[in-house]
Amino acid sequence: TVGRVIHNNGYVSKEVRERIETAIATLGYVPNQSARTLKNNRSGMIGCLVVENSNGLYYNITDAIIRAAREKGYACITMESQKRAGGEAELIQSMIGIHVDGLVIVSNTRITSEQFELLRKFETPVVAIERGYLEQGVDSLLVRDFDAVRDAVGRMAMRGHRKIALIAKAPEHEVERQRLEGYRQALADAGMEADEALIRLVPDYAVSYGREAAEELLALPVRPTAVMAAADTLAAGVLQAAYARGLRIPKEMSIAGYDDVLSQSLSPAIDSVGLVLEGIGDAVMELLEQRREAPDRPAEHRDIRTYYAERGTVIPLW
Amino acid sequence: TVGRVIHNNGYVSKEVRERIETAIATLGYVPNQSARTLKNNRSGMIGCLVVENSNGLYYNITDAIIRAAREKGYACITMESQKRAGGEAELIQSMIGIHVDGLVIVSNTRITSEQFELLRKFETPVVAIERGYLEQGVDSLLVRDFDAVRDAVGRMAMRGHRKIALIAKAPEHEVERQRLEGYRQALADAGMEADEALIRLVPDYAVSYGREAAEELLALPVRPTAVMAAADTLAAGVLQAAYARGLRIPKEMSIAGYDDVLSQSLSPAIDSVGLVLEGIGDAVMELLEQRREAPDRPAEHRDIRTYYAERGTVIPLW
DNA sequence: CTGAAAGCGCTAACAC
DNA sequence: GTGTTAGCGCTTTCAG
Repeated sequence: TVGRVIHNNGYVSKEVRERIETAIATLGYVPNQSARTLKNNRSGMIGCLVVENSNGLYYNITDAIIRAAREKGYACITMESQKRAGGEAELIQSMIGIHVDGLVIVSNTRITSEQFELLRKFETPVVAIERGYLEQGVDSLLVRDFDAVRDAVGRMAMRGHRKIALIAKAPEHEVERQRLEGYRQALADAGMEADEALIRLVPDYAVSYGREAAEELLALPVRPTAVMAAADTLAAGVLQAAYARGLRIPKEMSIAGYDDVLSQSLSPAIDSVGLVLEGIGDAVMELLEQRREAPDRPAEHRDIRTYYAERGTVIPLW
Repeated sequence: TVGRVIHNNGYVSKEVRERIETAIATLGYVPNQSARTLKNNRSGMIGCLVVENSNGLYYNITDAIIRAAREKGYACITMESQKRAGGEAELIQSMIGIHVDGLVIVSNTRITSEQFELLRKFETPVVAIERGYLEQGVDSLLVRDFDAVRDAVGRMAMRGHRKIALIAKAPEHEVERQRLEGYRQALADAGMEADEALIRLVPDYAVSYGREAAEELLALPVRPTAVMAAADTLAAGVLQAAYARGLRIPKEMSIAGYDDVLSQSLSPAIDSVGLVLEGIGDAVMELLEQRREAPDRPAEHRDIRTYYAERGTVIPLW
């Protein structure tokens, strides 16, 4: 009978219902989630697998997921995979043991097909963000990095820039390749040829790499008039190098960043490409839901849209 | 018998043990965590209650906790309390329902004594970070903001600065009060009196507030020679104002920030006070453990140490 | 050394 | 309308 009032179904007389409700309140009764999970095969938890941070962006994404999940009554359980170590297998096992109702894989984790196999076996819906596991038939939310960089660099070209440098992470995953190719494409669009001397590929997104790359660029006999940084952290390094040299931005050099996570805080605040985070939490929940209902439908891939935040650091050359 | 091999206790013949182990591997058996929790009253989960972000710092803290928890075999379940709404009650109920083995409260949430009551009833160990709930007898990890700001401002005074401005968030919680008082104390230490015109209290940690405050300071008939910003975001705003005016940092004005989360990325990279995050995850786990073993011991309060990152933006006045 | 069984708290189906 | 009960998967104790 108590069950009936808690679940609000079945007939319970008003009087008894009230008596039970006051009892619940005074005793401070809280239902035991584990018992529920055991019974229902639904834990009310969403797993979130992220790579050990580097970029503040991932936090914003996890945030969005946590919030959307909560809205739908789910709690979020976050695990971090060490960037170098691997060890994803263990985390996935934990997630399965916890019986998460959905697993969100944020960014470049290295999940093997065995692990996807296991997840499938336990009927755990999975959504990948930023990195698609296409061959695994995993639903995903992907960023059109290629288009975003192409557009950003295109804006520079449109403003008359011809010597446009790129500072980006050396391609390791698809993301980085896309950004690099977007840059090349933008140049091609403008009928220019890429000058390899203006392309600086760095090992990581550390600010210091951006600074070093910029120092090299600024030391060139003919300096670039614009720099596209494939991450705000790299752009921050460029600004440091420029500041040290007394080079005024944007008057003496245009610049744009990527991620829009640091760019408003820099001096000056710079143009940057950002992800439209609004709605991504909901999209994730929606995909998980769909996958639960129809485990065998073909994988769905949605775009995470980008925006270009204009802050006046890409100016016409003339 | 299967149980015995999984838990590695009791006697099992070699042959049977092997047979079971291969079965586990080939079948892809993963123990059901909910059933375990139900039986053992230990969920293997740590709850993490954070306030909806503003400051990248909290992420670093959650990170540290997630990592330390994992190391001890715990998973972390993160919930965000909306900054304005309240709604902590519901989150705490969820945490209790999940049967978390410990709850970490990061920063300024508004937990009421009723909720602490409930947590106590369910014997959930609690640790508060950054904000202490002293009256509730909750273990905590606290930052000595007073000392840290006093020290930072003291460094400015020691370098001959007399007109030292402060930009800080208007006191709402203890943290902000401490930072403000640390500033006043440092001036007193140096035998100076605070000039209220040099103290700018802003409503929030937004970069724009820092910028506006700095613009006011720079417009004063006699400009400050040094600015202490009670957050890196505010310092970022100061740098923007300075950059717009062509004021060179640190040559024409010294500056230091707080949190050391943005400061390395700014132009120039600035001095900043940071938290020693190393070991805080372990400290949290240790306090939770202790509290579980001895629920009635008096509350323990530990310090989170701070460091001063010197990057050359506080220079001698002469 | 190994099998059997009770019971954790909840839900849903079934009896009254 | 309301009480009763089986069983989710695991652990642990007790028999064999």
